[in-house]
Parts: sequence; structure tokens; C-alpha cells
Amino acid sequence: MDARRRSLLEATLDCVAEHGMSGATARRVAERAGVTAGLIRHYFGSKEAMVSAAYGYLIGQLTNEAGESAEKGSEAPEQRLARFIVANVTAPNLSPRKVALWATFIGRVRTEPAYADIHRESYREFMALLETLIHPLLMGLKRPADPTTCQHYAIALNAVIDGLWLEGGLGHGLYDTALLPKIALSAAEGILALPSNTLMQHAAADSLSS
Amino acid sequence: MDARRRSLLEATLDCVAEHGMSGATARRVAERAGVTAGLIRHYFGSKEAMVSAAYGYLIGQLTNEAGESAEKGSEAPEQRLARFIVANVTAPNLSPRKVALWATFIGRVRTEPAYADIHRESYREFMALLETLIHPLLMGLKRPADPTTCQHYAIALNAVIDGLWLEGGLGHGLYDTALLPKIALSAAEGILALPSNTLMQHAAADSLSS
DNA sequence: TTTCTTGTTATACGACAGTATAACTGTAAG
DNA sequence: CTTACAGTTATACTGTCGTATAACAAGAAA
Repeated sequence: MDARRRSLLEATLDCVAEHGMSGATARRVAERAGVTAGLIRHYFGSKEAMVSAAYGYLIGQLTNEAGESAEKGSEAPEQRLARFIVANVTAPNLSPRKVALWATFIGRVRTEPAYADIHRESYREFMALLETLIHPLLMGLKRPADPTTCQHYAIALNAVIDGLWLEGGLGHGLYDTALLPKIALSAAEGILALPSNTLMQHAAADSLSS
Repeated sequence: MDARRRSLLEATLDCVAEHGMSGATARRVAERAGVTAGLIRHYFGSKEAMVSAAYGYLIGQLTNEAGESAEKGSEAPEQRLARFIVANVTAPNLSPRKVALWATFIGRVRTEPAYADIHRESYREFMALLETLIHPLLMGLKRPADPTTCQHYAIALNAVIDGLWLEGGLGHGLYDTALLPKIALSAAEGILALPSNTLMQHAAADSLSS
């Protein structure tokens, strides 16, 4: 991808994070990227097209990071799920800036089709990944693993992951975000009705030092 | 509270929901409320003050609705918690408009103190309520109920409630939102390590048909 | 009746938005 | 050598923004 194009997208995200969506003006974004405003037209056609492209760019970062974390490690389903969950509630995915950006964009999903498309696609991808992590885990335990059961588990897991990611990123300072991996894994064990520590024991030690 | 003031706040929320925060211009809000733009200055001092007041107004609606649902019903801790959870994932709290509004405002919490104050206060209130629901429930089961344990449970429950509320409100149409109460109660039972149906049996029948 | 206050409109002003257009680079092809 | 084109700047135009200010209406206080 073009370097200039990416620098404009990153400048857009910076502006949105600092001043809200209306703060990402053509002139300000261009100045931050070290160019003049006319280039936006050249690369994106319009300012609005640039901002929605920046949304897609952000979501791509988030899902790539989480997806890659599930790949690493052994083939044990427990370990893969544990790594995926922990990756979603620790840096770099757990970042105040990213949470704020996500929320700002999400606010437009309901009324603007360009944003709705990006959101639906990324959500579908996230759920599909979650279901491919849950299914082998249930099978290994000789438990029912029909699509409906897996989907319901995935919905609940997705919710608790998103919720903790949000709370942690908003950083109200009412508790230490270092607690999040433990809380997330424990909640996931409960939701999936797994024996205690089934997931916890597979998480990297450095993420869970008491 | 003044009726004109409230009509301006509701017009503000309408504009934010439809066109984002930058769509809530002084002229458009005034037109929607059936007055002229000068009145904003009279009632709120500035447009920015009106918008942040609208955020507080929205959050008040959400927490009131959920809080009152926990009050109703018998004194059984299971029933109170079940009602509270269900209220958060069904109408009127589960509304695409409200979710979009919430997200739009949340995007500003990190950088604008006025929004941060409102958010922190409402979050603190939500958590405190959740802990007063969890504590008697654990006590009744003769389980450990120290503050740290209750807090961790509250964090996880808050996350799964928020996450399901968000998913349901965004309405990507990948599953029926009527499933949410069941999923939410089942997840809560798992997180709190309660026997199956401990919470489910206390929910109103009409919320859980099929 | 006169005066004061509150709610409200009408209007004017300066700032800044998005973008269209024309001109200026450099570099690769002919 | 020159031609053509992609990348880039400079600038001008029109619209809309937030808000300051002056005026108007109506009821309460004097």
C-alpha cells in the first residue's frame, strides 16, 4: 500500500482520536501528515471517503492482532482460546486511543451504510474465529457441539471480551487493568462451563502475575 | 425541569443520533425543537454545554430504567439480579438509537473532562448497584463474598451485560435479539458459578418464550 | 401606569469548512 | 529533446458554523 496513503489514514485517526470525528478536518489531517489539503482529493476523492477508509484501517489492525494471537502456541484448543482472549484485553489491542476511535466510528454504523458494511464484516469475522476456537474445545471434552450451541457460546464470549476491552480502554481508574486477563479467562471458563483453570493454566505467565 | 430545556436536549439527541456529534449544529437543533438558535445561548450558555448536558440526560435515562427494574419483584436476590440483567438487554434500554448515542458520546470521554466526569460517575453507580445485587446472593449460598470477590464478579457481569447490549443494539442482523435474555442469564450463571437455571427460572416468562 | 425581568426572535459578523481549479514539480516514455 | 502524466501545492469560492447583539412580547412588581 502507498506510504503517503497510509500516513494520511494515520493522521486521520490521530485527529479523530483527539477532537472527535468533526475534528478530522481536511486541513488539519493534511497538516498532520505533512502535506496540503488538496492531496486528500487526489488519494481518496473526498474527505468523507478518507474517514471511512480510516475506520476500515483501524478495524483491520484490531482483528489482525487478535487473529494472529490465536494462531501462535500449540494446537491445544484451550491454549489457542486462552491466547485469543488475553490478546483482546492486553496491549496493544487494549488501548484508550483505539477504544475511543472504535466508539466514535461505531456511533455512525446505524445511519451510514459505508460504516455499517465495515462493521458487519468485521463482526462476522470475529464471531467465525471464535466459533472455530470453541468447537474443537467442546469436541475434545465429548460435549455437544452443534452449531447453535457454539453460536450461543460465541455470542456470550464475544460480549464479555468486548465489554472488558471497553472498560479497560476507557480507563476510569477504578481498578487495575492488569486484572483483566484473569477476570476474562475466569469468566470464559464459567460461560463455557469448563473446570476451573482449564484456560488459566494455558496463559503466558507474564500476563497473569498476581 | 423546564419543558423547553428538555425539548432542546431531546432535539440534540435526535440530531446526534442521525448525523453524529458534528450534526448537532445550533441551527438544526433549534429548528427541530421549534425555536430559533439564540435560545441555546439563553438556556445553556453555549452549544457545547448543551451537547454535554444531553449526554448526562441520556445516561440518566439508561441507569434509571435499569435501576428501577432491579427494585421490582420479590426480595429474592436471584430474582432481582435476573430482572436487572434482562432489563439491560431488552427494550427500552436495548435500542439502536441509544447504543449509537452512547458510543458517539463515549468517544469523547478520553479527551474531554466534562464527558469523563459523567461517564465515571455513571459507571461507578452501575458497578455499585451490581455489587449490592451479587453480595446477598453469594451470602445466601454460603459462599465467600469478600469485597474483592464481589468486585471481580461485578466487573465480569458488567462486561457481558454491556457487550450484549452493544451487540444487540448495533443490530447486524446475524441473530435474533430475542435470544439475548437467555444468553445473558446463562452467561451470568456461568460467571457466578451458579447451578443451571438459578437465574433463568426467575425471569418473566414473556421475555423467554421458546 | 410604568418599570424590570424573562423568554424569544432577527440579524450580522468573523472563522473555517469542503472542494474545484490552475499551476508547478519531477520522472519515465517516445 | 520533448511530451505526458502522477504527485503536489497554492488559491479562490461558496456555504455554514457558533455566537454576539439589538429588538420585541408579555407578565410581575412597583
